[in-house]
Amino acid sequence: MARILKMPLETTTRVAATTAPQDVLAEDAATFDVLRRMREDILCCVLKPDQRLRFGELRQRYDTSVGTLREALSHLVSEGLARTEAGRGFSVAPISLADFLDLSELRVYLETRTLADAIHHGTDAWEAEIVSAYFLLSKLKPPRTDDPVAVKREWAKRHKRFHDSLVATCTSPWSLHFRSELFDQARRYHWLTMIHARSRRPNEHLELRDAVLARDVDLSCRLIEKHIRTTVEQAASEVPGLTMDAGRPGKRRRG
Amino acid sequence: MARILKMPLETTTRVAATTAPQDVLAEDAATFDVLRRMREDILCCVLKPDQRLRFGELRQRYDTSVGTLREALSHLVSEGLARTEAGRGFSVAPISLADFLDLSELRVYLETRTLADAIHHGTDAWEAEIVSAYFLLSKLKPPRTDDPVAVKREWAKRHKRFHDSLVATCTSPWSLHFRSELFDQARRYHWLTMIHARSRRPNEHLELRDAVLARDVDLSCRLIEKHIRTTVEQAASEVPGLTMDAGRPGKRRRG
DNA sequence: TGTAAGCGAATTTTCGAAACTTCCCGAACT
DNA sequence: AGTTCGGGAAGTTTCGAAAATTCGCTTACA
Repeated sequence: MARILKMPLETTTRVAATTAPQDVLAEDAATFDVLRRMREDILCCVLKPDQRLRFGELRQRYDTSVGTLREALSHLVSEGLARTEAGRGFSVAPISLADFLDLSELRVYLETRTLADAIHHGTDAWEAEIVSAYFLLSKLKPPRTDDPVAVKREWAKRHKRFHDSLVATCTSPWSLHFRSELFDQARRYHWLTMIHARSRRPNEHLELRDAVLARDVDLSCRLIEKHIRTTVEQAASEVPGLTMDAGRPGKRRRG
Repeated sequence: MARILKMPLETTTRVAATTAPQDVLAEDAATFDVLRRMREDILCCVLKPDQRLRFGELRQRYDTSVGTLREALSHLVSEGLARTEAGRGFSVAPISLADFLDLSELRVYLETRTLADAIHHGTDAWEAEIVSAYFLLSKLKPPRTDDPVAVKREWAKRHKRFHDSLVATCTSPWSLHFRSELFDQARRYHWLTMIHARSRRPNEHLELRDAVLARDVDLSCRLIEKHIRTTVEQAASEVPGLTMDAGRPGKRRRG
């Protein structure tokens, strides 16, 4: 059996976060709340790629001031979920197959790296959280095209929690930070895939869970790699309009 | 330790740089200027690690409003150069040896990955820029402790330009993005090392330049890896007070 | 008919002040 | 002596409006 390190319970979920980069703006009440809601709206394509983000509409939608919006938008820009051009305001970051391929390649490295390290430093509490997160995920079937949005959102939430639980004991704050950013980026494409999904996939999460709990580093890494690559292939073949170019109609010409 | 997985870089097909993540907030005039100046001040430890960033002082120093400052600070937080706690405002991100070790490990991967890809896609213009950047760097000797700050800053600027030129033709926008963020993080530690440097190092940049221009991927990667690790070792042994913990001295009273 | 300039509306950017929270210090009480 | 409570100051967060800029439409002209 795998060797279980005895650690104080306190260090279960929070991993040696000594000098970790700060993923989140801090629970700054209003700003943080707006940021979270906007991020979710971009990830779930309520705010569509390349869509212009005017302050007038945003102010109405999120019921807040321009200053607060500006701060949240500024944060989204550094996460790569929004863009800004001097004098032209903000817009949702574009998507493209090239982008998805690129970020997925990096994801393969970061997910395997963090997962291997997490398995190495796994604890009982870590295993328990994985079991719990998988249980919650498995209670919902992967959503289909005609499922209501609320169901899709809940599934996406549990899906994220499961994957986060796998790497929770990784000891590299920077790896976790970048992994998290890329995972969120990928969520946009996952959402599109979910919307248009025709094919069904076998339960890769169960395999992954068992491999991780068995502390099989090689198998776990191979599974997560395959998991990522399969998703890319599925998106490439089943999401209409996901082309190699940025999908941005260069210059608007009249007519 | 931490063996580098040799990945098929070719799989990153021709990625048009169209969908690159936006490193920069955009040349938003005021905000961007303040952001750049603050970042430089943090990198060069004018604003010291863990230092509290009060709006009163900042407003005076950068001659701008709270709103603008807030936006710049918010951006620095997502870059990992600042922190914020609800209701307690902002502060400069702490430093520690653990942090430097962690980010350097990731840097080794990202620098080698981007460098290998850049060499594969190198052009004449790319080579020319490397030659030019190296020339400018070599005109200044690595600064010593007693050199004026302006000299140190200029050297740091040229040093960054040289390293940026090496990877300029890399086709992976996300890899470049994260490489850039980590390079800036490392600059804080480089600055500290420069301040306290006792030992001198051989001219690693010349070796690196020649290996890259010779399109020798393996040698180039080995050299950049050694370059990074040597810097870490030098900082660990020569920078006083750079310990493994977060180095956060609980309470700080102004004096 | 095509091009360029000009004007008005819409939008973004910047700012200073009001509202709110936290922190510090002294006084009263156990 | 130590602890708790309260008042005041310092600092942060949020907001709406003023200033600056861009965009689209109309008009003038070759």
